[in-house]
Amino acid sequence: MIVRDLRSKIVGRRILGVQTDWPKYFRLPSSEARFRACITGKVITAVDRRSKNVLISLTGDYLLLIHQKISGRLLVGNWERRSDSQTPHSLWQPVSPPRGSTVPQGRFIHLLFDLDDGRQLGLSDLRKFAKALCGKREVILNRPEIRQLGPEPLDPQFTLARFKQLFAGRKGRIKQMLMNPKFIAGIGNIYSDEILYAAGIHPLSRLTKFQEPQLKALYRSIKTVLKKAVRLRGTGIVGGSAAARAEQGYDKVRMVYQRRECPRGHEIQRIRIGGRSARFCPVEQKLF
DNA sequence: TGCAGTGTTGCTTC
DNA sequence: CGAAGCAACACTGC
Repeated sequence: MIVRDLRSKIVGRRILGVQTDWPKYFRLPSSEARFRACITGKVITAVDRRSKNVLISLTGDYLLLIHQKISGRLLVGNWERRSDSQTPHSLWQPVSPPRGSTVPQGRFIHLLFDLDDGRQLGLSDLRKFAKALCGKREVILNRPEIRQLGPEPLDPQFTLARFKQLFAGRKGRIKQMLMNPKFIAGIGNIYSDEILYAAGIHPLSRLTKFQEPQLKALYRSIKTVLKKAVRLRGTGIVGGSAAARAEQGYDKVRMVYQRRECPRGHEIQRIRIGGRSARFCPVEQKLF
């Protein structure tokens, strides 16, 4: 769930309790009991985002950080313990809602926060890579995964001049740089492919070769692709059902990611860069 | 059927 | 220091 949706649903709510079937989520404090003690009874005062970290402000100057990683989705709804014993995906299943209302998505609920309005904040997370941290705001914000983050690409302060500065003295392939959160925050595999297609730049291009025209094209593409993605509420989860993906508008406008052909009919190529797969159009994306 | 592939980091090794 | 490789986990799709 997008942060702006989450904000409208959970700000002002008190957290009554925490349930999980995967205590490894709790990285700080690292024991389930201490995490529960840190969370319980506090009121949610704000929801923000830094890169892909969801930051939930709590009374008493505390912060709950949740990173959804690859397969996590934060949802608001109601879940109940499964009665069947055939241990499928998780211990919980969605409470069947009244006819006509929306079923909370997420078969893979592994973490639940009970809220004081009777609803729950649930983490659906097939691969269980997500993490949750609770602590004093200053402690959380000083952790390396937050402190070392690069600029937010949609921040108005992120100007072309600042973008150019990021290239100074750096080597490597552009695809890997775009996905490096210490370089720019919040660009993952899909959007890096889409940005590079929009800019007409080959993912293996070397940073040292970038001149003014490429820097400008890339900067503009970062802004336009990400703005469109936010407007269309993001992409669906990879591996999710087609129906679940269809609700995420960005799925309809992807140019290269998981497509056979680009919009001009050229066959998409796939290569591996730094352990990730990169999709691109070999005709329209030039190697620098 | 089996195995490559998967909105992401972060640790270890060289 | 940087880069590469891979682990965390479990399912989908070819």
